[in-house]
Amino acid sequence: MARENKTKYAILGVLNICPSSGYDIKKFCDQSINHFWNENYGHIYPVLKQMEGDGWISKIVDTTGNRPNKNVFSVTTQGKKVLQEWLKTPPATPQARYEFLLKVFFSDQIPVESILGWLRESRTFCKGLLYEYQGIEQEIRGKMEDLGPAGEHLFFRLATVRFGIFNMRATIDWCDEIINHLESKEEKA
Amino acid sequence: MARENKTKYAILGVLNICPSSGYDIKKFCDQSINHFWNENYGHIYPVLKQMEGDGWISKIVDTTGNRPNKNVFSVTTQGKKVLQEWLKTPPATPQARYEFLLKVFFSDQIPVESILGWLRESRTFCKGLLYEYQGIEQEIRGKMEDLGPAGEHLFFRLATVRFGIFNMRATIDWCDEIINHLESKEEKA
DNA sequence: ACAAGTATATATCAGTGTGATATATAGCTT
DNA sequence: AAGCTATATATCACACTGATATATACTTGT
Repeated sequence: MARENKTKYAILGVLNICPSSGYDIKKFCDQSINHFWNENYGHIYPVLKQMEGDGWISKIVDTTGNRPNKNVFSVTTQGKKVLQEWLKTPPATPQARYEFLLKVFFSDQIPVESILGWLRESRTFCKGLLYEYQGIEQEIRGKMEDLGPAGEHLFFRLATVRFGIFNMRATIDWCDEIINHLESKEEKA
Repeated sequence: MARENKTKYAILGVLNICPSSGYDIKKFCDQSINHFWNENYGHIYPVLKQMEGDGWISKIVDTTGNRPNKNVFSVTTQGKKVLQEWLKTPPATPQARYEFLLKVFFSDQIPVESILGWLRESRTFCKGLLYEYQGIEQEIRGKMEDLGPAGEHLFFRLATVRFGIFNMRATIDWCDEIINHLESKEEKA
């Protein structure tokens, strides 16, 4: 029933790097894996409770500091096993939901300028993301060179960024093809 | 609150091509836009009810035939306006959730063979999809040639298929890069 | 000094989307 | 007659989203 809860694994992965609170987890997601994964409080807190009940993670309440109490969670031995098992399993093919392709599909029902407008916008947006990813790539490559063999684990981070780059290039190329075609159609009219 | 209901627009788009029942809509989605959009009964039926209440679509009960009664829905004038408006609006950038990139990101914690296994599987899977899309592309291009100017509206269908092709090529190239790197690493070890 | 803004920290809720299951009829095959 | 597939609608538990509520503490400008 319903799809499998993937938030659990995302959280296990984050906690396995560093024991954290719900707030820390959210921050990590926003800063480090935001380009391909997203979590929100509305899911993080209930899932933390659930996983604690299942014995996958354990809580230590941090009362040091003057800030509000902090629930710091760590992965248990059992949780580590679950994470390893998930990592080894081939990923499920996700349910596709590309809103922009839905609009393209039905766009024979509106004037060409309408779709051309937002296609150009999308292309610019993708260009921006591409530059951003290329910046992150250079950053990681720099760190890897500095660290030598000790920095080899960074390859997997690099791999996720490389995907973003391949993906954005493809999308930009596609935009160019479609925009060019629609523009030549407009000229004729 | 929550994200916007996009099922409404998908259904409006389908009904605007041809008045249909919930069952027909599901069939259309599975057959024609499955590669970039997915709908299920659990959402189609309640949304149909809601849109009927809002005056976007109207129902005619089809009692002809021996089959169970069929509720056939058509888009009203108001519904057409809503659809046009949506089509003209730039699409929202979706929340990314790539499970496979999550696995890649955390894969420094497992043996290289584990990830190599499913990466090779994924590459094969993408190759299969690429061939499928290329088949559909040839089919559409054929129809467009046969129909001449009357087949121009098919360009938008072609565009969605072209996106699939660009996307799959990029993913395959990315797989090659990552697989090659990990294999050369394995040899050294 | 104090108001305003930002960061830390947790919790909850309405709503969207998923996948399975329930129900019932009709036609086709063997 | 039994078993399978297609037609047709409905419902439910659960996953995920985005906004909002609550409360404390640090920072920054005037």
